[in-house]
Amino acid sequence: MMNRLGRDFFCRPSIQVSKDILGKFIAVGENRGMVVETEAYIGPQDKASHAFGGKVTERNRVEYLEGGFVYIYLVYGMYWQLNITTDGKGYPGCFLIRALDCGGDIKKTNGPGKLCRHLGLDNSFYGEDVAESGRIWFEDSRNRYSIASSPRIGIDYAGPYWSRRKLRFYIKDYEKYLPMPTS
DNA sequence: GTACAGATTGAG
DNA sequence: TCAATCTGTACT
Repeated sequence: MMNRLGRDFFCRPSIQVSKDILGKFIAVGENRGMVVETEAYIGPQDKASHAFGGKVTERNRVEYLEGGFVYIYLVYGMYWQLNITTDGKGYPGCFLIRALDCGGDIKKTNGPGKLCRHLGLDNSFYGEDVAESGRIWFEDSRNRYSIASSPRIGIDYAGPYWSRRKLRFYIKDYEKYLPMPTS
């Protein structure tokens, strides 16, 4: 019996949502996966966020919607990155989904670009409402896991404070499958 | 208009 | 170590 996560779950601060979504499930069509790694992008003050300084572009405009909308974009010209908006309308918070456990080979879904490829996610999902959509949503779970945190990946350009802040969250049991900071 | 870096990945 | 290859930004 599925219990879909609704609007209220996502309309909270991104750090909170990034942690609470761990161990819960994403559904895309027939595919299911447990969320095991996320990163929070907390808002206009976050130098690593596309919305730093309140910037609005054609790409990031959906970030300013209330929580629960898909913000998906292309990096390096090749890989899609799946984010879900958080917070209230007008405040550009979101979280990035970096790894899933889909029950098969974890190596196929242990990166933000990989999991989008596995689930067939692309720009056609841009702006989709995960609280209402018939093709992408999240399901609740009572499972409880031990959560760990680290600096976010690939954002060294954000300066010492924002690149070091521990805004990446993951289920500790999956640590061995996930990239770890070099130092 | 040009140049270049980026929330990555897999091959060499 | 490096290239694939699209978007946004900072220039000319």
